[in-house]
Amino acid sequence: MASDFYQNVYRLVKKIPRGRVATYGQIAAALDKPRSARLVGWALNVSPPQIPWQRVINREGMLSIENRHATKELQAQLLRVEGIKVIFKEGNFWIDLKKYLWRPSL
DNA sequence: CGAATGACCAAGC
DNA sequence: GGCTTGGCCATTC
Repeated sequence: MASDFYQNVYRLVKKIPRGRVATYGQIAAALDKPRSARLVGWALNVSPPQIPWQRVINREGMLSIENRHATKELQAQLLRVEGIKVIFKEGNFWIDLKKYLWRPSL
């Protein structure tokens, strides 16, 4: 069942500007639950359409997705369309967080 | 209802 | 300084 936490996740993810990315822990912290980064991932896993889930990545700037609804390749492709430079290394896709990380405070 | 799981993170070795 | 281990907490079995 989708709790308010989920709705907050979706609302916040929608605020991520085009061409920027955020981390799971960052989203969780912004929702006042810094220990619930995994739940953010779970929320995105069952996210409705029109949610820019591809802009949420892990702390290291790596795309660690591998499920049915979405693949790393798809995410990398979507991010490239937004103008983000995605690097393929060691079987995974990486992003320069220093350059593309979104800061909610701004 | 107890135990396992996961689109994560931080600390420890 | 790179790899392993535990802790998170809602969801699933």
